[in-house]
Amino acid sequence: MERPSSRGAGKHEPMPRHVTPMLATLSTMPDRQDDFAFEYKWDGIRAVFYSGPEGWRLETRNLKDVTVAFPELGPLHARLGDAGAVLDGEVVALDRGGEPSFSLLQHRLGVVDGGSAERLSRDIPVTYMIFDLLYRDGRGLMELPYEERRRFLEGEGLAGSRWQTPPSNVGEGEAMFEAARSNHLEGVVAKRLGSPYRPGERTRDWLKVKLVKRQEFVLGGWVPLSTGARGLGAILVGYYEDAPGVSRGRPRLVYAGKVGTGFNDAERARLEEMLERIRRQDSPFSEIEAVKGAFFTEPELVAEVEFRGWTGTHRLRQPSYKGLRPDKDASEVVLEEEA
DNA sequence: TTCCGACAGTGGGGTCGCAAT
DNA sequence: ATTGCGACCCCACTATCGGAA
Repeated sequence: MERPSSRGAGKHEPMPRHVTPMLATLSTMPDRQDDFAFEYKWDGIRAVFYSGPEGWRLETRNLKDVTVAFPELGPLHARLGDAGAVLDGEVVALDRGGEPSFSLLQHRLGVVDGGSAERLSRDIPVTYMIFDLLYRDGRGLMELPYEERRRFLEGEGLAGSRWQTPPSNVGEGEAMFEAARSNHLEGVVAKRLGSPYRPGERTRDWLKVKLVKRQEFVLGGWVPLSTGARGLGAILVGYYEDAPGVSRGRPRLVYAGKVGTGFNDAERARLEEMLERIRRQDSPFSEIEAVKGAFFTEPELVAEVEFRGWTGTHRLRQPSYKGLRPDKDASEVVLEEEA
């Protein structure tokens, strides 16, 4: 097995105590795909794994120690040995269908402040998806180009029941993206060949290309800015759905969540003015929503919204406003089919 | 001069624990 | 017992400002 330390008698560097992960810039698919290696983007928690003679540690993007929440990664320390290693990757929780589920993973984090890790680790299995090797056997690797770090990482042969080294393919962006779509992953990350690991930086050497959903929603109200200042902070949106049971012909407006980004100050003011004109007392949504501080409106306006999926409680995940759709009739806004 | 990248600040959805109600 | 809040996690986006081009 090839190890970084096998490259001659390098001087010994101490293992870094903390590494703030390198970040990716949101992008569309890069034009020159041959300049990049493509990996899957995992919907989980970014985590750096430190392994040394004293034991192991797992830290989040903000250097928070989450070791106690993921006891099943202990054997990875044994697997790496005492020589010292720093890995970068993503902790992912898999649902019953074997697909990554961020909402499941969220339950695990509560363990950090003192909870039952044992019960949770049985109920919600996680896998550490390892995609970079930053330090090994007394040698820092962050200055090395991507391909070399990747070669060393693959040389470690890290594939177990609780950790994996997912694939990296040079120049296969579109194929990877379509594979991500069919496997219900978040998208892909393009990593520029030849680029070093720049801790804490968000550059265009790493590009995340995400699968997005986009459709129209009916505006049914808004909430003001939370900062006390007057002004619209977010809009409440929903869609029409036939009422269950025999009482057909009377669609109900199903609440889908709030959208609080995507508009600039001018659009923010314009929306507030338009909504103020059609204000009404009661909620137009079928369920009584406990949205505190909300103003409600007649369900007349239609907005285009981009989002990344639905949460466990059927709310829009990561929604952003793309503009009004005056050409659309609010009463015709229904949930669109999954792609 | 203009443009771009980093940063702060706004917003979304969620979990948990704990203090205030 | 319930509610609200902060601290975490994932994030999208706008506004601003200083340095690079």
